[in-house]
Amino acid sequence: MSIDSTWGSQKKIDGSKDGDKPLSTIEPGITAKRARGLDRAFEILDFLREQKSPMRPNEIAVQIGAPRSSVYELVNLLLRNEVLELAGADGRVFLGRKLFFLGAAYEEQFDFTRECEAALEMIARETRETAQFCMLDGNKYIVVRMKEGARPFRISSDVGQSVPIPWTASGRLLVAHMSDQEILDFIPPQDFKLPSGEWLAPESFIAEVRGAAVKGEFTFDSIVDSFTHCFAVPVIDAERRCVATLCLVAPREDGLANYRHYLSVLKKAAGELSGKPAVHD
Amino acid sequence: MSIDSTWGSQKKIDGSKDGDKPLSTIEPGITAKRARGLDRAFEILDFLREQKSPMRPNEIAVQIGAPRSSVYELVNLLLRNEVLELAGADGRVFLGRKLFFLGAAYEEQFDFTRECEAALEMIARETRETAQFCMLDGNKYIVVRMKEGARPFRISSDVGQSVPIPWTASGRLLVAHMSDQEILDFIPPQDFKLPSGEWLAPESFIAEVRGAAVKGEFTFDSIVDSFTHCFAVPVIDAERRCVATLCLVAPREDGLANYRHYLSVLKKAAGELSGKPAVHD
DNA sequence: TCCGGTTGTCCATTATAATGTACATTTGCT
DNA sequence: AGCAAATGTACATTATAATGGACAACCGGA
Repeated sequence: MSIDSTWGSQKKIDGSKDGDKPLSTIEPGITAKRARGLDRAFEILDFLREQKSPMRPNEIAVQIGAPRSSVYELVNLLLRNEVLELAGADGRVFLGRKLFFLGAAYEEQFDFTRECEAALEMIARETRETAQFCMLDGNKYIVVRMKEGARPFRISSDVGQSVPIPWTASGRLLVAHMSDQEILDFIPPQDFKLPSGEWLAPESFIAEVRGAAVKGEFTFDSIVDSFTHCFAVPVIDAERRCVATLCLVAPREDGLANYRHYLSVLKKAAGELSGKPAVHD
Repeated sequence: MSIDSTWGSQKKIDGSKDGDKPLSTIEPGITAKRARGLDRAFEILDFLREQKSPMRPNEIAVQIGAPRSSVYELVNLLLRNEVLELAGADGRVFLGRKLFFLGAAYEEQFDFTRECEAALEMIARETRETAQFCMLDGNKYIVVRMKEGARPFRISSDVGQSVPIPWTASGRLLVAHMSDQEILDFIPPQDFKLPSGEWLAPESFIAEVRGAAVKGEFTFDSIVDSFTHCFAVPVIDAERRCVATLCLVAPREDGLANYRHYLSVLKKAAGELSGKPAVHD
């Protein structure tokens, strides 16, 4: 089987729009590399997702640091395919219908959604806290679904928002299948800088990852705010990899008071989900 | 303002995977055109959506009639971007997470979903029939959401399935903003061939389109099966264009017996949705 | 076992896509 | 109004992406 040799090697995710802007030249004498259309295209799409609002092609070009002419051409191509749509005034564009349809097809195939919703429902009912279903998007952490608890306070991250992996409890679980080196290559260095300004030592992070993998859980006082405690447990696929997490965000006193109960509820829900997120046929 | 001149002209949708396969040469002496990577990429994605199951790159190449080497390269690029994912055994690939996230972002921006769900709920409650929310996907008709009625019988089309526009009641409404010529250019000629094998005269179709636009409704005995009557009404956006339809699929006797009632329920729901499917900010 | 069909890999060739640049047009300020 | 900045368009250049093929590995029957 040749998958491992070639397919595997290509699976490496490049940090995309993090450090590899089209700098004219890194070393003098080396001509600047041309970006590939497809990569640029998805860079544009991701950028629009982050912005959450329609933008002009020119604006996009400037902000992602890509040549204007290239962006205009790509935007037109994407419009033709209904991957982008004219939205708002002034020729602003945003994500298009095609993406909605493709996303729906993905969801149907790996339909964790339904079960996921039920799991969050259950957790929220049993704990009255805010429950989330999280995954990796490239080298970031992302909240896929959320069920607000009885007293919803300001949550660190909204659904669909990309957040550095080290900032989150779930992050410890989501990279557990990687080797130390892979983890270091995978997470952009600047993501170890916490919102407080402090730097988290990568070794400490990795130690937490290993610990979390053994216990099948990770909890800590949130790094992002100063008043919540976060609980995360892994959702495991058929190949025993952590493909997602269920997590709970609770006020600190509350979280500590119900520590064992909350964890057991999470684990029960995760157990029901685990093994499911696989292909239908 | 330059939007109209250039952006407008580019908005034309090419019939994509319908008649423009990479034929080696149309006229002898004209070199075969190379397909653009981006177009091929979305051709692959659309193909996977239709198949609804993971496929091998080679298989994809053969079926969409694209060079193998090209497909392999694109598939690898898409895997790198998590637009495709390895799924199933043997290096089969399917739509990836990235698409799910992008689709979710689209949905959040134009969130007809919530209101749409409510509308379908209401229709299903009032009529006990199967209700659908439909749109155009390129030059095809597609069911976006569906709420099965009290006695769900075999529905013509599943959610997410592409169907020729002329086969559907909604199709009459969805192309109403186009000129006669635009309609003819837009709909692939072979789509006027009905499932029965008969051909629908394009002029008749256009006449029905115009009639439907005036009345703000279209109903007929289904072309796809022999026992249902279909009702469709337009959902109008801020620019007074039909961007979607609400429709009802009922057993024929039943549909005729409640004709006025069903239509009024549909129109009430569509009225509440109309104007909504616009950008948030 | 052998053999045809399928699948994945590799590479040279050349059509063309991504880019830089210059120009045109609009917008927002003063 | 008048100017600067922002935005859209057009085009030539060249790095490279899409392609066709040749090869190797694998599979499923006779």
